[in-house]
Amino acid sequence: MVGMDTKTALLDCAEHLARTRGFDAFSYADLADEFGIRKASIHYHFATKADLAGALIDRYNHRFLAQLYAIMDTGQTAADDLRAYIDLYREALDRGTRLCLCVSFSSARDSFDDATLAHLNRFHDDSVTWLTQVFEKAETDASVQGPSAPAREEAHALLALVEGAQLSARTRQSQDPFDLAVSPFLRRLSPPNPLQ
Amino acid sequence: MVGMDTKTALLDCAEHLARTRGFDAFSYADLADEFGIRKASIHYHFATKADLAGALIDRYNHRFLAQLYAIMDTGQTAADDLRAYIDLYREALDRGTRLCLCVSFSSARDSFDDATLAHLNRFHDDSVTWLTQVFEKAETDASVQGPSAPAREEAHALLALVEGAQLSARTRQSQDPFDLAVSPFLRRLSPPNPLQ
DNA sequence: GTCTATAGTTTGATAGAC
DNA sequence: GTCTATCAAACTATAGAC
Repeated sequence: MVGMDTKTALLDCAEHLARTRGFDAFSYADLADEFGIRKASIHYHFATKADLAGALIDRYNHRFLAQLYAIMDTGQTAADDLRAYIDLYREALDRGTRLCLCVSFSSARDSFDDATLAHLNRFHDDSVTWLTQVFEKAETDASVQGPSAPAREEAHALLALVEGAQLSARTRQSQDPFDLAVSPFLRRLSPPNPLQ
Repeated sequence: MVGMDTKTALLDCAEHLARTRGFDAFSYADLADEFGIRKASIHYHFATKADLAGALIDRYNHRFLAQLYAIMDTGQTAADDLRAYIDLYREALDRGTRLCLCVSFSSARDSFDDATLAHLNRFHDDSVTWLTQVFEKAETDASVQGPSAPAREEAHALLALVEGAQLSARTRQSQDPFDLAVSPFLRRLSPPNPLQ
């Protein structure tokens, strides 16, 4: 693509570093080396590291929320939606080598200014809202078995489960802890329609 | 207590900083200020920051494992054990102001040397082992309801749940996300014996 | 928009007096 | 065991040439 601007490419590179090493664990010097540019040039695009943090999480919010509502539009049952949701976190984990940006930023929350923290909070709010809607759908289509708690509680529980599962898997540098951790929840889901 | 040595008191202070700010987010200068001592004096007790990290997680391992097996000796049912386990994480959260050291260290894993990472892995192994034993007990005393997965899967799931719930609550600086997230699991537990 | 050069802090760590 | 003094390295950020 012709118009792939430097700023966007820098964001991609910085996101990779934040998710593999952590936001505090890479410097402008690291980003400059990785990208093949000089430190000072990064400051042209993102005046401060706080600006970079804000741009990263803001872009992530929009991208992730779009994925969530794309799932909702495609999925047939609540179980389908939840399988796709868990798979987003599974893919983001990349065999235990990285975290999703949300878990990465949650871990490093003390480094951020208020604007970035507001973005992070909005991510959590939006996720809980989406999950609550899906669990409410589950109450009508009965595609999620098991002793059911209120949709809002189930939403918080699943969010905590996938984030904690990512943290465990990343610690062990392996996909296995993630798959083991989400397995009991997946057992509660009706199988996908084979005719679909 | 007369013999409360400086080294132990320093560990307490460093643990507090690691759990409220993160291990990378405090320096020897911060620790010196907080403790009321000079930077150089800390190096006398812990030559490098890596030594401090190792001492922190090692002490935490022993303390936490002792608490787990104390729970096992006291609890009547598997449900009692699991309630006490969740309460350990709930108390450690301190209304959203801090993480347990394990979640804090998992978040910052890239900063540690191999020895410290080995301690961190041992913590996870020991936790999963203990939880697996409790879920196996649940298969016989039937104090945990719901669609049950193999004990090892349930163990990984609950570990991920409490760690993820802590991360959410810490992000929001509130106890509520934790309580909401663990609520569906607590609903599966038989109530404690009121005659106990 | 990217560069060289550098300012000004802070970091973890050490030497040596007391 | 704690102190003062200092180190080299890394950090974020800025100034100014091209």
